[in-house]
Amino acid sequence: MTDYTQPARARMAPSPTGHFHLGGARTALFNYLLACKTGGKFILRLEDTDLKRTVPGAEQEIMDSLHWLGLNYDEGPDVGGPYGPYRQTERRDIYAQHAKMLVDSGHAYPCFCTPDRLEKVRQEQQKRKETTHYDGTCRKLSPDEAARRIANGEKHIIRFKMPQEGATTAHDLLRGNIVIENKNLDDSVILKTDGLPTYHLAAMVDDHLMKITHVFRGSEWLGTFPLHVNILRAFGWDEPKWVHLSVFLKPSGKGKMSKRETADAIKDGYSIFIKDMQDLGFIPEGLLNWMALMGWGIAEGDVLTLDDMIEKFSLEHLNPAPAAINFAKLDHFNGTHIRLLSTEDLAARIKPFLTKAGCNVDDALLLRITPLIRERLVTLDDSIGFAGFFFKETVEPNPAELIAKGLDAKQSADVARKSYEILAALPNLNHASAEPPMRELVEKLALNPNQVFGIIRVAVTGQKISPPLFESMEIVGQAKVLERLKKAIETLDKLA
RNA sequence: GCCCCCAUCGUCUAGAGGCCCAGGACGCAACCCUUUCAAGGUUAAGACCGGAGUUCGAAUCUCCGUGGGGGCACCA
Repeated sequence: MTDYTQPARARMAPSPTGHFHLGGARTALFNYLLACKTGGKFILRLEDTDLKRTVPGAEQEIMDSLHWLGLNYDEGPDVGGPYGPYRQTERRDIYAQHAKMLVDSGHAYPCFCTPDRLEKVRQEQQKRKETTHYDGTCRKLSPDEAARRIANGEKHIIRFKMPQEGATTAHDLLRGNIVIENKNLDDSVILKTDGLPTYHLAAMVDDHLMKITHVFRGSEWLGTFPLHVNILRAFGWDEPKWVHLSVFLKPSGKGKMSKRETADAIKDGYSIFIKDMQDLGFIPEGLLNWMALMGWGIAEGDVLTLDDMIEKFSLEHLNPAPAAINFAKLDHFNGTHIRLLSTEDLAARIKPFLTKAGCNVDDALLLRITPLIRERLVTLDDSIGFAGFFFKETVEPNPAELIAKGLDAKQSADVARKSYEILAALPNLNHASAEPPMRELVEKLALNPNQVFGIIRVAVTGQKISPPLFESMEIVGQAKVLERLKKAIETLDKLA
């Protein structure tokens, strides 16, 4: 149905007003997938026309997150391109010029109403339980009078003149034709007192000038969709293909993520902000796979790399219904993609987390440890719990944990002592040399492996849960193993 | 209040009139493997929002309810 042979120009147009989040990332992903699939271009454009809401650093965070995710854009504020500038505040003359074109052609008009008056009008309409809308005062002004007031230096904005009769039909690739009675439409502001445009003007002008062929955006834009097509038509421009993506709901499925839920999520080790996800130890591959499948269905085989997604991507499989966020599924995809990484790659990604946790990481050592912990990791951050003890001189086991199930302190000390003798007698402690004699010991003492190995595990690693014991001991090294065992025996003796 | 969008297991979804007493994935439960924790393997439970149509036949089409979501700014 959709033609993927024509190179698409798809754009991601965020406003730098806060942290870059999941919804934005998924919008970027779908734009990126379409661009790649068609051999087209992916463009980043910063919609920074709201000076009051612009947050310092937000712009950089957007670009950093996009790069980190691997969603690299062909054109953008920092990389340039043939249709720049890609920052809307640097294009203000273009918008003023286009607003004037609309006024001249009778599709827009200057409005002198003050915010105070507009607020009063709104309140009265609410009181009468009417839909709030601009009352059209300045729409009725004659061009001459408007020109005179402007010449007088009166402050004004530009409003788009929406048709009042009939209906507007806008076409969305996922939802088909959307028909709205024009009487329900409002005369929106397109140019503000500060001379900057609102989204409605800026985005339409830029999409046209930048030759955008497909617009993927959140469904929160559906309300202003008819406005946008009317603006395009007023200019006499062709429309891009529109796709309004579903929104994400909080995990309960009730409403969008609020500040409250966002704060709760981070306590649980999750976030909706990409930067946080990175710090939490999620990897781009896992994150991308997870977000792609929220609102996009694949029949079977849902572990996907970015290349797989490009290959399988299709507009027909996008789902217009809102999707609840499911962090458990993110864990699954993240773990799965971690296991897909090469040892070298995974080690390199784990290193910063260990370093940050205070471990003095030796690369060669880390390379030996990585295969041991790989299948246990859900996030990179989990590596600290599994591998931290390898990088410590000494460990501090909880004395109670040194006592095996079914045994008392004295018996446990005895087991530890016998183990010590066996391990000390080995010319070279490694997995192959240590396991057979230790298994013999288990038999001889008529205990189960769990009991014996459990004591050694806690003594050597300092924790009840660890990577496989014999491999771990081999890496820790005979000297340290014996030293730690000796200390454990002393602890147990004191308890006995 | 008004406008718009949406509706399959708890969640994400496959399904485009007969291939469906509805398939996959996550989660959950059981079992296997096992030195812990994982990973892996096998099995189980679990859904077409309701009602009218259309049709020989509907999860799939139409209408009406209901439910959910989004929007109604000199924000995007």
